[in-house]
Amino acid sequence: MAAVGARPVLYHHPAPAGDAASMSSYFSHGGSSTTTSSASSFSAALAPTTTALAEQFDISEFLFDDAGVAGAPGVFADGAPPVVVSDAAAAGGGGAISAAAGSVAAAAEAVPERPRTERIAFRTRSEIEILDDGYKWRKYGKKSVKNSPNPRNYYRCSTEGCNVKKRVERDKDDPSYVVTTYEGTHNHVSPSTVYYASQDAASGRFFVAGTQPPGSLN
DNA sequence: CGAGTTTGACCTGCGC
DNA sequence: GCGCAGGTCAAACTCG
Repeated sequence: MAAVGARPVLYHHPAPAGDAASMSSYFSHGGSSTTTSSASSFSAALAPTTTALAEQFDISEFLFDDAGVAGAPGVFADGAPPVVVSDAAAAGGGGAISAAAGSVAAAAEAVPERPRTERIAFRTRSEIEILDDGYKWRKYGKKSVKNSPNPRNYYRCSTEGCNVKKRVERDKDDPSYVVTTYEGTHNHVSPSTVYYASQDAASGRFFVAGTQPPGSLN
């Protein structure tokens, strides 16, 4: 797994209060290499769309990309944390990412490789649990987890042939935060309107670059 | 009636 | 081997 340097850069522009539909969010693919799908799956999975939740959408912490590394929060396969640029996070709960990166990277080196399942988790401040990322999810399970008063919900992408899963649970320390974990890579573009979707030539995967027409980003 | 949700049961991995 | 906890299945149910 070489050249994993593609680090996703996430820009988040909070919507004006009461006007969620005007929110624009886009993701840029922070590198030329897509030999690993971490960045592309991240982009495809997380593009928030224009729904009522937008004003609450606040990506504050990137927890981990599994990448076959158990217990290595907040890091991609190369040990570099994703770059999160969020206007809202700047005013809110961001900042834990870079602090965690160093120790995490060290931990990653010590863990032997195992078959990777692309997993990516992040914490958002949201009143609702189901962040509309543009994909259609079907709930298939709910489970109470130990050491947490909040149940964990299990969702699968309902698009035929796509077996991406996500887990959603409220942060046990701060219920105002929702921890979402995506697992797998979508093999299709978002069912919602996608204005800039690209397909990686090497992997064939799609990743969403934006969900708003270019003119609306201003 | 079809799609999605709920929820108890079942399966599996892991630590002791 | 056993028990626990997390993850998944599937039948019943709800809703549009």
